[in-house]
Amino acid sequence: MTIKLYNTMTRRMEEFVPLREYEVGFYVCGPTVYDYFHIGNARVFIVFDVIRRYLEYRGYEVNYVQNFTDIEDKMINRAREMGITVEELAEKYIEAYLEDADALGIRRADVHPRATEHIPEIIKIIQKLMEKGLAYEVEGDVYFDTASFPEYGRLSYQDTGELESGSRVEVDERKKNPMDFALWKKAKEGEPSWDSPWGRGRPGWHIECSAMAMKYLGETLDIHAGGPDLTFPHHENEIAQSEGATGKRFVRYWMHVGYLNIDKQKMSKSLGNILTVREIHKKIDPQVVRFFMLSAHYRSPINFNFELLDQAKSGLERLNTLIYALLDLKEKAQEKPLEDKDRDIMEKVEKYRNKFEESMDDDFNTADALAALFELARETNIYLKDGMHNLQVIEKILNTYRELGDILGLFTNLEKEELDTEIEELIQKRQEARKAKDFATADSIRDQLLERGIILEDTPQGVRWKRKS
RNA sequence: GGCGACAUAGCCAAGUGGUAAGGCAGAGGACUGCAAAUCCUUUAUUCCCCGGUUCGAAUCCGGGUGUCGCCUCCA
Repeated sequence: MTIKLYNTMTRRMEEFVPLREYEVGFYVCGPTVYDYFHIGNARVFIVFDVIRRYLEYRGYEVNYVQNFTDIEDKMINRAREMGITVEELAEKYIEAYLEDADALGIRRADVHPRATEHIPEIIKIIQKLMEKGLAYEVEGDVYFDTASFPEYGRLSYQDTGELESGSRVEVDERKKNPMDFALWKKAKEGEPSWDSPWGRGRPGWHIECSAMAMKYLGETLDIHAGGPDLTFPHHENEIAQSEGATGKRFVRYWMHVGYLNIDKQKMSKSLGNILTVREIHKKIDPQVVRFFMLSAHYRSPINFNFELLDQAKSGLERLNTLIYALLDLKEKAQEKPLEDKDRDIMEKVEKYRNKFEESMDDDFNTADALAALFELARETNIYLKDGMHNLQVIEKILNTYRELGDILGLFTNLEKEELDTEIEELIQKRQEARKAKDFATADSIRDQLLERGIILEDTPQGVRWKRKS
């Protein structure tokens, strides 16, 4: 009954045991807010949103923190290009992030800290590193001294010696070691800057996450997560800074998502194939995007294109159709004693709920968990085939889909809605025409409704409608 | 050069020692006035290739091949 997850640090599956029994400190590296976020970011945010929800379902109190990087080279450059301040740029894209994330059903974090609001905390850590001799200053820049932190490279299994030879980066001669990274950067003309013991400047990228994570979650986090390319150097550097400063273990479990490629190609600026979720939402229901992301294991690399999204859409529709049917039948079902077939399906509901949980317990295998929902769908459809249904059963099935769907962030927007009276009348008219065997009229009304986005289904329990998606 | 991931049907994708989930698409059938939805049947004697271990391997080991990635402040 315990959750197992893959820890990047140990490269093993491990039982999840948080530091405090029922609480989980969970930090996810958030976006640098210099543009709309892309579909690869979306995968990361969706995956960890689901993991967060599952941990809550499992009874943990999750403290979920996701930062906004609002000061960084990319921010500065972009702001300059757009002719606005870095602050204005951040405001614009933080707002855009929240809109796009909301649309994808990504719940807001408990805290969304911003780097620029944590400068004192950042400086404090750097000071501590200086005191301990783990950092050094050169002309207003402060670097972390990787040579004095023997653990460096443990997360990414990199040998520092080998890294040097493979590095194609121009070596900054002022650094003691090519691997050393900036904790504090001296301000250049026209850049946002803050006062510090080393003069005016701004924080390096890595230090902000350490500062914010520890501020909100304490010196040891349970889970620290992010995109695949953050493992090195970002997370490696975070460990060095944090553990260097506190002398304590920084993170118990490191989690990283697999890559998302577009048409089997890496998404990159140079290829010009970066797809923002904002762009995708113009064509595709965000729920479909979500379903698509969850249909593969989070650590597998996945390929993205619109054809695959279409496949996902059809699959999701199958489940959605069932839920529409259940909502409709709930109104028609009766309160009555349970019969054998009722008990039978209720047992199956439990069986598939268990299967769902087992899959999720096993390193959050959402693809497998979805299979349980599909299998339950088939059983349910068989149950629904004939007769008048038992209200208790319909409610149990519906609640199960709601509850498990809520973990995945699916089926959340499916509600029984009232139709326009005009459409109601059309449906009524068609029913009369059918009764009178005037099928020409009936079919023409059906076509008419289809054009208005209403799909009709004639079932033994009467006519049912759903919206075309 | 160092580190790593992946390769399962037409497509997507679970499965890490016990005889191939699930979804999409296709075909046939049932239901229907016709549809839609749904159900049933069907689609991998086989999991990139070659060896090996084992009573038994998609799963473990060795060697290939292919694709992709990190080692650059790209999630």
